[in-house]
Amino acid sequence: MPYWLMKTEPDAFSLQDLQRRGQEPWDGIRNYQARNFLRSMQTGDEVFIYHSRVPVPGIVGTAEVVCAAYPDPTQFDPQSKYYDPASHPDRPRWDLVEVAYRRTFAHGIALDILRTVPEFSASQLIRKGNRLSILPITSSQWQYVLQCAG
DNA sequence: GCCAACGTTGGC
DNA sequence: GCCAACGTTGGC
Repeated sequence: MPYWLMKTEPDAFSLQDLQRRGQEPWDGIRNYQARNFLRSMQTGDEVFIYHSRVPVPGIVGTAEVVCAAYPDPTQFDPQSKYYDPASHPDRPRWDLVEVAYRRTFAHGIALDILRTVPEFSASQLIRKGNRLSILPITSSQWQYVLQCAG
């Protein structure tokens, strides 16, 4: 599966922040389904960046996986808000991937729009109560959004 | 800021 | 193994 969507709250870390940094370890994922998706990501996979908890949630741009999954160091750091005392270094529970900034869409694609698009009708993204922060994207979904984004 | 929906935890 | 309680996510 070469396409993914990753959510972020721009108040905490935005696509613009990623653009400034160039590349970033996507840490803090603490959900097993999302972690399993992380583990199946490969270098070169393409990623939609989605802004949540904003007035108009939606897809705002793209990134690329530049480093495959490895153990998220924040799980072992007692100072981190992502610290997981139940995880042990010999058997890490949580992973991260590193992503690099690729582009910012001239026109973001709002969740409201995605709800009306047949390509997304089966996507977990538009399901009520969906809390999955990383999810797979089909090639037709990827192409649809790129076309809309201009 | 509210709260529905969901995942996780822990008592039993 | 059930399920109530709790914490978190994320649209609104």
